[in-house]
Amino acid sequence: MQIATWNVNSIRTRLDIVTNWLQQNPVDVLCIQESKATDEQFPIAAIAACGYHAYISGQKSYNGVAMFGKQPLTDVSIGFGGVLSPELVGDLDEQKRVIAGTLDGVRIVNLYVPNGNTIDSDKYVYKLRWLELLGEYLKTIIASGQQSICVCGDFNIALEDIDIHSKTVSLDRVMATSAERDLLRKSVLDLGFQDSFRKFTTTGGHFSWWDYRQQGFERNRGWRIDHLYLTPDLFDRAISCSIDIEPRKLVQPSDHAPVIVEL
Amino acid sequence: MQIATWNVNSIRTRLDIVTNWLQQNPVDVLCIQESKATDEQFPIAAIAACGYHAYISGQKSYNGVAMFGKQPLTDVSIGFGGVLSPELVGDLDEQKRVIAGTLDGVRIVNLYVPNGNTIDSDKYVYKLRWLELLGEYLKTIIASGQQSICVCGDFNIALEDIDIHSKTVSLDRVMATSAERDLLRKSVLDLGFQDSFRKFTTTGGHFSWWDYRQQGFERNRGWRIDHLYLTPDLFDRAISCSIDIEPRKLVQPSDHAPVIVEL
DNA sequence: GTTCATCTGG
DNA sequence: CCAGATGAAC
Repeated sequence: MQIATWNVNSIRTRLDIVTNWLQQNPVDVLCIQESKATDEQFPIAAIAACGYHAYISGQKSYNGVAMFGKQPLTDVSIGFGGVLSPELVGDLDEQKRVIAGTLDGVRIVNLYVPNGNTIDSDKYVYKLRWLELLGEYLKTIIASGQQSICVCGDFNIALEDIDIHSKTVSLDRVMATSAERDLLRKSVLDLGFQDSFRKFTTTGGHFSWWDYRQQGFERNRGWRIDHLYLTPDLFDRAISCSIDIEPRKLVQPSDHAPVIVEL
Repeated sequence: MQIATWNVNSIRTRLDIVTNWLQQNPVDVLCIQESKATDEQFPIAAIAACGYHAYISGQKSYNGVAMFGKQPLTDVSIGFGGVLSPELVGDLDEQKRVIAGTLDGVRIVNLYVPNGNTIDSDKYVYKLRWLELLGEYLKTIIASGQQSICVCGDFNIALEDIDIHSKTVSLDRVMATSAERDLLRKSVLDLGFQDSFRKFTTTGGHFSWWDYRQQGFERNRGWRIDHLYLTPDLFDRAISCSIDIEPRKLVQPSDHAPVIVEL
């Protein structure tokens, strides 16, 4: 089974790139983030036309997540509220950042972790609160008896220093702060999840996002912030995990590249 | 000698369409309106690359006129102020709507007449004031001894009813009011200029502008508002005058088609 | 309907 | 640097 995650930065703008990629890379499930489309605007028909069932959670302009399955997904659940009580969720489902579905006994959780803007901003506080709740969300899924889980998406966090192009990048910059890394460890890794990419590649210099600005991609000034985390059974099963930088080379690309795990 | 006029509705957005057209239609002079670019933003290099000298008068966002010459133009003059005193011009050069240059003894005046919005608006008053001053401008050029003059551009006026797709179009709509038509006659035709298009075509159903909305072009709901007016000597010399609707059929076209006169 | 400026967000 | 929303202009 192949599962991919890709922040497409607008599904409408990137529709051709995404459908072409799916034709070349017929993964079983593609998890996308930043669809930037309401459910009405989402090009379901075009996704269906290339052989995928689409499950979407959109909002106007910002955020938005979706899952495309070659086979139907079951038990599709939207938001933290699909699992947690409204009291616990509070305002953290207002932005559409969470969708989950099951294929062949594998629970796939697709996340668009808040960016956080700058560490002195409200958005950074929101990101930390969101990551805290993510832990509760995943614990609840595990507690429900679900064994095989893939938690993937755009985490907007570089877990380790080698996931950043340069050691000179300030470590109190968003996506690199210890507060974010510690919360990612506490909310995901400490529950038993492992980073599938690191089963196969232990070196640095592998990135999934490059800033549009200052020719970040051409200069390979990237960050590895798109991850696929697996429960131990799936981590053992994993055959490969790789980043496909080809779509990042196209004209009008997303700033992110897709990451694919094969189980 | 071939002279063309074309409201391109943003030279930057239409750059490929315009340069392709120039390659197919190597007119001696192309007069454009609504360049919608400052002089800094104007793609002079791309125009030079297809063999044309560019003379520009731009402003930010709106209006803007330019002339492209296969040979250099001489005595290039910008605005009414190139000919009239500042006291006479007043505020009517704030918007960049006038540029002129000479080729082979022919004075070519390129105009972007104000649209006028609605007849109850300040913009309509501005349009009438502007047309009034245009008369003074042309009289001064004639008085200077210039004999052969081509006054062309987007006039935003349908001179006759047959220049509008439908007789049911209200004649108190901007571009069709008798106030505008009378001023156009007084400021241009009464000075001896003649509409070159009408030397060759006396029937209706020939248009140079179609509204983007309601599939105006597909339904041929057009207006002939882009004109080339000639002094008697040039009118006699004129061999042809035609509207090229081909570029209006392309994707992302200007809402105007080029009009070409051959002398 | 289309373009442009400005704004927000990344 | 890129994307979407909004508002103005045509």
